[in-house]
Amino acid sequence: MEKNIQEAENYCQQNGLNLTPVRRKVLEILLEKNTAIGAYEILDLLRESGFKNQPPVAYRALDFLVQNGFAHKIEQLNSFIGCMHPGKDHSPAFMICRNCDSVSEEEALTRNFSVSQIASKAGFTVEKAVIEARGLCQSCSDLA
Amino acid sequence: MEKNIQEAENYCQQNGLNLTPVRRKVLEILLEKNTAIGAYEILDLLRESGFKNQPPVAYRALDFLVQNGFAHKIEQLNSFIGCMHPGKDHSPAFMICRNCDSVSEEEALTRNFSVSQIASKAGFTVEKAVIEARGLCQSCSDLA
DNA sequence: TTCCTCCATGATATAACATAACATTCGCGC
DNA sequence: GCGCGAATGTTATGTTATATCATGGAGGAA
Ligand SMILES: [Zn+2]
Ligand SMILES: [Zn+2]
Ligand SMILES: [Zn+2]
Ligand SMILES: [Zn+2]
Repeated sequence: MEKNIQEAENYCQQNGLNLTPVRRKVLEILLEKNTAIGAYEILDLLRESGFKNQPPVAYRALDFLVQNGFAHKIEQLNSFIGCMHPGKDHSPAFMICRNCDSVSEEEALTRNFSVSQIASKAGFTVEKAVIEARGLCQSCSDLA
Repeated sequence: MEKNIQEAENYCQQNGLNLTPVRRKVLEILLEKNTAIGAYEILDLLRESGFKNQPPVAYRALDFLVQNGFAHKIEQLNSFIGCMHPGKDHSPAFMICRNCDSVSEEEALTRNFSVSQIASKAGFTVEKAVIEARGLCQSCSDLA
């Protein structure tokens, strides 16, 4: 965990990014759990640590972390989870347990994979899968 | 479209479900577009048609439709889209165009597939993919 | 009929999630 | 010192979703 933070520091230094105290703190918060955390819960934890606690504080830090590959948003939960693939344009698959709320990130290599494969490798039983791709449809591609 | 509604009526009748006026109207609204629609936009359209327009009106109807396979929620957009696989426990994959906002539903047979396969079959260029599975993790399965 | 239960809807309020907009601060190169 | 850009401070508001209790109406049992 402390090692992860250190890696994040290094990555930022090497890439002209600024892991400011509040951003670092949010990253620590996210890495401390294996469950997803909502922005307002993060805000509470920030306040406890003496940071300001207006919503933009959390959302700005989260934007930074998500942008730079230190965190992901879990759309189904409106929550966030730590990651450690900085800068990587990866397409992860998340396994969200309905019983213990744990969220595990599995790598979906090169966007070519099957959910069931990934899940079974992780020992996860899928009850419902959300797959949403963003991009360009046929006709919009043709126009370009 | 009118045919879809008719099928929905039939399915409901055969399964003891009640496609009430407001539920039917919401389904019509969803089926009229090939883009996802937010609950509050639906609410506006309901009001224009003389229905009540407090949030629970839309959310209740949407819950019914989603529960019974007449609609899906698009998590990335906090919006809803019509479907016509009533009762089917299917695992669809959605292709969301960032340019024209169209959303197309592709069938992901038996939860065993690859996003890139589905996308290319549909002529869709994937820029980002969200894959979130809900279910039971290894340890929670073991306890059961 | 009367009463009961279930389902759907009505109605009010509030919770939870997220962003807009503008002001301030601070470090850095000129 | 000055101008600039990045980050943060601050206030306000927008957007999405749910909790809760009240009302109504169809259908069955006694
Ligand atoms: Zn990741
Ligand atoms: Zn679990
Ligand atoms: Zn569907
Ligand atoms: Zn398009």
